[in-house]
Amino acid sequence: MENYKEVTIYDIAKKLKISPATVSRGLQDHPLISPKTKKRIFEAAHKMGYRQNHFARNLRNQKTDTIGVIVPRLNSYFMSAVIAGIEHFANQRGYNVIISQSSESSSKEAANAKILFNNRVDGLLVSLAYDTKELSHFDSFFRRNIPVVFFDRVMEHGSCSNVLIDNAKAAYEGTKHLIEQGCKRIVHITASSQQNVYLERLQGYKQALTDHKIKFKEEDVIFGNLTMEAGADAAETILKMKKLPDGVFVANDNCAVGCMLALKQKGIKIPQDIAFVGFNNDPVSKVVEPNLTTISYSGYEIGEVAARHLINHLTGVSSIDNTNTIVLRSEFIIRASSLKKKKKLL
Amino acid sequence: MENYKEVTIYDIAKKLKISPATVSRGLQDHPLISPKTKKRIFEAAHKMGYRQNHFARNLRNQKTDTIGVIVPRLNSYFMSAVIAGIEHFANQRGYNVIISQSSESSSKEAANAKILFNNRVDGLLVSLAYDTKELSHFDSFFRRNIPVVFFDRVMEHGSCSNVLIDNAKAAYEGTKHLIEQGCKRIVHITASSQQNVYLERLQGYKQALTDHKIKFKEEDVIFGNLTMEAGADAAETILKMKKLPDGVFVANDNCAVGCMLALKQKGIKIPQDIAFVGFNNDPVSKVVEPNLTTISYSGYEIGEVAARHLINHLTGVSSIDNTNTIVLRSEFIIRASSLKKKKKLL
DNA sequence: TTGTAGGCGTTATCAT
DNA sequence: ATGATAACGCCTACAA
Repeated sequence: MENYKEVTIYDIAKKLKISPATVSRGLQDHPLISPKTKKRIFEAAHKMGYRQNHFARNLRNQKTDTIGVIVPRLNSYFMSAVIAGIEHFANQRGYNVIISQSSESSSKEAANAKILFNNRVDGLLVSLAYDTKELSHFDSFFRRNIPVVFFDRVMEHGSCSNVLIDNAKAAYEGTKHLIEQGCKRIVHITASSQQNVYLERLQGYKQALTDHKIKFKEEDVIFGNLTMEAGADAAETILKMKKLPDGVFVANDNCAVGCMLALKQKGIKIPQDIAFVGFNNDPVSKVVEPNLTTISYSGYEIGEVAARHLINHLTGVSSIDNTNTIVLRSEFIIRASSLKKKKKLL
Repeated sequence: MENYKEVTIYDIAKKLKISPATVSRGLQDHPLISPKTKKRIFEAAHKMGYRQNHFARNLRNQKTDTIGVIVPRLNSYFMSAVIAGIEHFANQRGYNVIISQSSESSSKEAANAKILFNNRVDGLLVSLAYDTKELSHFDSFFRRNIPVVFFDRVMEHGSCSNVLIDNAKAAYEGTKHLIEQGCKRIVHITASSQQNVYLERLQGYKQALTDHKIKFKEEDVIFGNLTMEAGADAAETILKMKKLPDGVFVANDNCAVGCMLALKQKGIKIPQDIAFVGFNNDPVSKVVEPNLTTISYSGYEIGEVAARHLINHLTGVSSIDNTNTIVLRSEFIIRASSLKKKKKLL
């Protein structure tokens, strides 16, 4: 048992006194092989414990039926759902999935890309790290025409597709809601990052202010890394302001929660003194008190759509152009943290 | 550019007018190749855009330098940390990592195991799904002596190592703490699962009761799937009890939080009416009010230790027996949710 | 309907 | 110090 010898199609062939080619074809359910022979082959294969050698097969076929995934972090419900969505679609279409995390670091992202490249993935699904500013670490893919699809945290690139939501619109809606609740001065907390998601959320926030005759001020935007700790830091910044804002729109729920907790500890009343809107519909938004108003979008759907787009491209099924932006819908969820006007709290 | 041709060692050899064997050796930094030749080879390889073909290499070498990981879910801080720990150690030792999630389903776990097996991983790291009751889906690994290391959610098996914490002791400590705070009747909420982690936590809970002359009662254990929703369900169950308990020990933080929120909504005061202790030190434990007392253990460390153990085994470095249980330490973190006696709240 | 044979890119053994 | 060559296991064009 120590030296387990792998069974090959040659072994099966010998046993069955037929040629390896027939075995190979039989195993692939080739139409020209007689049903009887096929049956014998399958039975022998099963009995002998045969397993296909992926390496030999991939070496021969020059493809792997595997897609690579790079995400910033694997620690959120959102990402878990994205990956479930990817796996679901990919597996159903006969593809394997290799997952890796960049830990929000552009260099780790590049390292992962290289590993996946060397593993000869047929295509790549990527959500970019905080500090990724350009896409040159994917050049090896572009050069070889290996399709790359970005999702959520995306970047424009001639030969790639993007799957995402309308962040500007969602942010606009969140900010507008705060204004409608009576907020006169709204602070925005976001990432010090050039990622589309943050730029667009900022832009939607600005637009909502402008459209409602509120002057946008640079100093009302607080930058950080959007962790809970960053939220607490932002609370410090807010408390030092000459005049306190009466609304805060945060680019993610975690950070919003961190900020809310820190402010509450200083005696600020939410939403009476300061109303909050977050982003992502993270489970924590239903734990914090008051519950956090937020923007919800389906990770599962993003994952599924991104995988479908990639695989359709791979198999030539797609009737869609190479370059493409797919915008999925998001949903605004109103909870108590933003309801200044007395209504029933949700 | 459409048909990018891969560069092989033959191409390099031809260009340099040397043999492919020399190129292969040069690329591997073989000691017998002259430094000058090596330099020429490396330069040519770089210039020509050579990349090693893993398939050919693996086919030839019969190993992949890759380890597979199967976890129940990728949505917790804990698992993200575990994976970071695994990747850190593995990459440093020249191994790649393939990650997959079972979504708490034993059959998905089996499917993933099969995929990883077919990908010829050199070893496997597994944290078991809720409903996994036996290990026959890893038989193909056992049969071929491919090492499997279980972590956190483990199961005894003759040829595997386990990396985990002392769950019984941690649960004992949590329960004892509640008793010391004056709790006379403590409910335990846990998973309806045969996993060691839950059995041992239950056992630690029982032992603490017994040691403090509190009679254990079957009906004080509530089973569920440990989600937030399950916590809310458990709250229902608790509220229906003839006499309310004054303490609850929950096998994970998420579920504890769900339970706390539901009870609070019904007017129960925490910790005055019912004190809470959770498990895992999930970030949410610091969001819920009052903050949740919990047991903390390092996912990063578990990942690192598990990976080290596996890879040492793989490379023959290990002086440790085949079968082995590695117990890491955990830490009890006291927060307001369990402090019935007046002290400063943490 | 089945068989023969060459090649996918590497590495290791043996020879030089 | 370097070269020739066989082998890893599979697939497929071509032959029968």
